[in-house]
Amino acid sequence: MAKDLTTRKDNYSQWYNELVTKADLAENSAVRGCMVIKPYGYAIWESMQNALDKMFKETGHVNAYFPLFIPKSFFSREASHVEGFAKECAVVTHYRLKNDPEGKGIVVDENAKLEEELIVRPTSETIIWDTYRNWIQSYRDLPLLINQWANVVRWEMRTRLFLRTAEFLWQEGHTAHATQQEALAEAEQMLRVYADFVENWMAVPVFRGIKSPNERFAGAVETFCIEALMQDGKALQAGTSHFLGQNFAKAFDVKFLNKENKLEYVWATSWGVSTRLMGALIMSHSDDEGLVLPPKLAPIQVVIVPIYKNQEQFDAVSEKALEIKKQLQIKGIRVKYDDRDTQKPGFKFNEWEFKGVPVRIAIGPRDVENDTVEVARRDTLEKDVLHINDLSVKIDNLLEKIQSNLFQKALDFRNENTYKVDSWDEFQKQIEKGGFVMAHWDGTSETEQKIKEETKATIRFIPIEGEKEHGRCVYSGKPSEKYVYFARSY
RNA sequence: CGGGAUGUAGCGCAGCCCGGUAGCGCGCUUCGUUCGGGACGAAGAGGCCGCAGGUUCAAAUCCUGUCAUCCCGACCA
Repeated sequence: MAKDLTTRKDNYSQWYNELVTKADLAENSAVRGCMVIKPYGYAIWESMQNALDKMFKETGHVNAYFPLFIPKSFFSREASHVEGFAKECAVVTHYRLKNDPEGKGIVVDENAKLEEELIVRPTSETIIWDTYRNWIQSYRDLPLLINQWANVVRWEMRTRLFLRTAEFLWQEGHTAHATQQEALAEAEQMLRVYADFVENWMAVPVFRGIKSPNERFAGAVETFCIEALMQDGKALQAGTSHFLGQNFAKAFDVKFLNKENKLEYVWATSWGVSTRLMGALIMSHSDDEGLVLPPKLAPIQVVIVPIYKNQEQFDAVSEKALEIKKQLQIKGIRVKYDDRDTQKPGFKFNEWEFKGVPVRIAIGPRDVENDTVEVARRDTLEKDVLHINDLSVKIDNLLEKIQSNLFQKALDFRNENTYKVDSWDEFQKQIEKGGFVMAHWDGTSETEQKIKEETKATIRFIPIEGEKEHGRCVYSGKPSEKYVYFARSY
């Protein structure tokens, strides 16, 4: 087997290459850390969008769109918010270019300086709450349940493809409520929606929890999160849902008259997931043969590869293949018939494996004769010869099986890599091995900070429910009431 | 912004120490033979050696500067 490993730097970069390329326009730092999403990668994102969007709508949300540019002054209205984002904002200062008088190409026209600079949104709380002020007067205007699909820019010091790019695609939900209780319920509901999506569509198991104050969103009262474990033992924050209290309502003066005719500040939530989820997908399931996509999100669920030596055989095989394709499509399965005559079957097998297509059907002259097909599954790489009777039902079942197998595999991996420790010594050893480490924590930021400094591990989340278990902080020895989950993370 | 490494064909790299006008693998093009797991042979196409300056008869190679990328830190809903 002449497997070409020479064009492969490492697995991740090769897997990524099927989906994205790094933006390589950089003559300076302007496009640093941006990515070009290729059609196949974008198709996966669209699958995710569609599934999520449906879930948002089922929970009563609607979509809207707000501006990309945010006046600088908006940011300073909420103190902790500005502090959290100030260091990573792209700022628009001018609105016009001109020809360089010295003939050195195009330069910024200094006369076109903006009175007030515009910030390219790193997140939209400020501009949305500035808008909400005008939309909300009465309790009858509430709740306001809005989601936005958008791109945002965060000028990170260090970028990483998918996981931390300077520009990324995401959705951000921003809701306004009459009561604290209702807003909290909303934040918790959206966390459940995220967990549902990531587990049932992406086949990636997640823990649900709340963030420690250190890791909390800038401007939030409480941050709920889902955390996944990647195959290399690092944790990844896959989605967050924030209870914002009345912080933004106060900052943007959003009040409403309640039923008792009293003026009150509105309660808020925001929640988001991003193209980072594609990173989570890749890093959870992929293997040495390339990507492995869960059937529910795979742009192509089944690929049919014909095998033939001459035109006559091709015609016979094609007839069969197209028949099967039609059958599968009636079942609602996304099928591609790869009838390219420019590539050989072996090449196609490898190519589709690399792209992570869950099921491959190969049909050759032998199969035409026997009314059979060869069915290969991507997750286990097993091959089987099946009779074409009820093939669409068999394939449909197989897709479901692959979906649940991927989840189970990932869940087993996470369970095998989640440990409970009760001493500092154990903690340090276990963190080195990767995975989640459950330990008692005294609840102080100082301890969390020290643990981070000494082990690079952070508190990924504090479990929401779960019985109280009295113990002693693994670092300080002070009393603790709950195990919290530590890990090294992306 | 600190420490380290790198920048040569679409991709992955060698060449640099010791200066003499650029090479390998994959991919690409054509023809032939192949086609049930990345085919083989033959013939081809493709390079401001990141950018700018310096040293030299001569620079991918030496020197200076600069830009960018990657890794480790710092930073990071």
